[in-house]
Amino acid sequence: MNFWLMKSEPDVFSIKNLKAKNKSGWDGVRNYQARNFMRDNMKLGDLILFYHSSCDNPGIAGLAKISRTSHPDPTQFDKKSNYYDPKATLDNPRWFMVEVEFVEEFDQIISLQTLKNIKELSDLPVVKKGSRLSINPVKEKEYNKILTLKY
DNA sequence: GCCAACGTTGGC
DNA sequence: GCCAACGTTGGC
Repeated sequence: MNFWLMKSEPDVFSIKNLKAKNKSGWDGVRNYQARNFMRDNMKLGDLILFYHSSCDNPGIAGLAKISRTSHPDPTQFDKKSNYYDPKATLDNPRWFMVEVEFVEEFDQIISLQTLKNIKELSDLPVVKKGSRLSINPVKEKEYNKILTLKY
């Protein structure tokens, strides 16, 4: 069992959107490091901290879990998609995604500022300046610490 | 809107 | 393989 933090802009896809759909493909990731985590390291049932980024109140908004492991991201083949990649082919896909399932929406977002104030979370990439990677592994200790911050 | 901190691209 | 230019992310 692994633990992850996945960022999403709530204007594009929020924890409420996931709650409404129950399950959703995590498409549109176009960064090799993040892709590799999805393709090589994510296992069925892994737990995800759902992080809201680029918004008024950035922070962890809830929990999800992996409900389907790596498969090609169909948006790379779709010319009408913002995520279209002309270098990707059906025979040799470049981008992969997982499917995530809703677990929980927190009553209140655990804000980035709150996370920054916890000494045990100082290694979390998201609290560091200039951290842009949208998918990050989280240690079990960190995950458990974060759950204690729920209201 | 600003800007620091990256990641990617492409000429050489 | 180097590196300048460019594009993107994301907090503020």
